[in-house]
Amino acid sequence: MQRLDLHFYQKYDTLTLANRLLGSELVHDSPEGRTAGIIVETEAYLTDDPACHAYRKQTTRNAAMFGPAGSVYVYLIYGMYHCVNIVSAEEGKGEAVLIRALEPTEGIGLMEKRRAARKGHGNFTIRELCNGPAKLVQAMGITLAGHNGTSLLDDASLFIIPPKHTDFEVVTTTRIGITQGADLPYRFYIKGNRFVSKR
DNA sequence: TTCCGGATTACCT
DNA sequence: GGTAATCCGGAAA
Repeated sequence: MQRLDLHFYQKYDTLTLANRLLGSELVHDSPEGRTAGIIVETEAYLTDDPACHAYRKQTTRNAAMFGPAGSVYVYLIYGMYHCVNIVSAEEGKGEAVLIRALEPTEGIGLMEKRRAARKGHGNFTIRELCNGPAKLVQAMGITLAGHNGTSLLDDASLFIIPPKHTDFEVVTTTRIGITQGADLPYRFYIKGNRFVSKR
């Protein structure tokens, strides 16, 4: 099973990459087992975009965004959740694609276990496992300490494989949960997919 | 040094 | 539909 390589991540500008990642599959091989899901919703964050964490300058927190394409950027949000991004564009530019939702394909039981461990109850529908950026980070077992600044390439345990199907339509809208740059059409999702976080 | 608000989620009404 | 939970970076002073 081939994974997306450096050439792929370097080939497209950030907005195009955010589109190209739709339909591909995010896979994590952890000691507990494999979890995987099809990427159904993304958002692009550009270097000249005030909503982007790299908009001002490089800091310890956002340093991974300035790494080479195909790197992973994980950050803490609202003091309690984490989100995951795929770094894009040239090294040093500070652009990335936020993964906002997955359609679970492998390791559903493990996903349920991880999500329940972080929250009070234990009953999740499959739809609730990965239909939000912080939810999928929990379900996939992605962590700040373990994955921020790492690569999706070579033999990394976290990686992406190409789409098996591309027979879907993409909806383009404004991004969720931001105030600055709120009018920019930088959010993309698979039309009609029930695992998307919001309509 | 202090203060504010955020690329969110879950739970309550 | 409204809001608490909960930490940190950046702006203000």
